[in-house]
Amino acid sequence: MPELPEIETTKRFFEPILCQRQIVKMTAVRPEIFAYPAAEIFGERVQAQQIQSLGRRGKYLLISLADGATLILHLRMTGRLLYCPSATPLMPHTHCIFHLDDGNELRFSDTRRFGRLWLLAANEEDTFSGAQKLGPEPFDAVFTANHLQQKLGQRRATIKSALLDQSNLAGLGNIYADEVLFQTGIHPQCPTGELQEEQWLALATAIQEILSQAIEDNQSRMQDYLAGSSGKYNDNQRLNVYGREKLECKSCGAEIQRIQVAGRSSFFCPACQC
DNA sequence: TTTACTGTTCACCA
DNA sequence: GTGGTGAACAGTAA
Repeated sequence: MPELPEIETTKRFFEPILCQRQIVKMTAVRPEIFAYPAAEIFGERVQAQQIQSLGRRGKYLLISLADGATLILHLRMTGRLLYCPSATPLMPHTHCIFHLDDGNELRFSDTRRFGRLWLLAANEEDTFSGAQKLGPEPFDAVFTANHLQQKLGQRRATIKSALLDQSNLAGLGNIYADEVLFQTGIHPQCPTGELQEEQWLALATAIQEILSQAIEDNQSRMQDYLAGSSGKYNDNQRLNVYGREKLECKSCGAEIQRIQVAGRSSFFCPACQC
């Protein structure tokens, strides 16, 4: 569900709210979502810690604590955070509650329970969360068309699976991968080895454009979602191809098709993308 | 009742 | 080693 833009928006929304707040106590409603360390130790280590800053790496949200520890959160498919007064009734599927020193709570809820939390002590190497395997951030200086071409230009994998592989590039998921391929006119099943230099250039540009546009669009719509007043944040209106099977291509009018690539639904325009 | 699902990891096979 | 497929995780909704 959440890809890079949604995590970035979450980070920006919670940053001013959570910074300098102290975690008075943590309640682990469902211990199995704590990937490392176990829930009980996790709770002991975050207790009485002040939140220093928020960060993001790919689809991971990072919360830095005063003792140098980092709380890492991955929302996976259906995870969400909620900040609310402690008297607010619990949403269904609330698995973890951070009680804060301002009388509010930061709650993690996740219908499908795929989301995970990790806590790394200061200077502890992250061999747990998978974040160390991530490729460059799309907005990092090292992320360029040349980077993509060097890394993927000699491979046989389909471009769709390559874009979803977080070790090539961090943060792209199924929805925005389809949007990027639509904007660049590249078929999702095109082998990466067949792409021309100008296509790599177009891809790198489209990735940055589409992700930054999505972050901008999210700013307003996600406020309600994150504040708990809206159950959904998806707005498929702004998507050009994802989820539009059998509808007209917004560019040429042809019928959008849906196929499976890399085990995922992939939407594309057979006329615009080859 | 059945099927699909926006993330990730792993086993298995070509 | 590369890369595709399917399963698993668990719950909901169409």
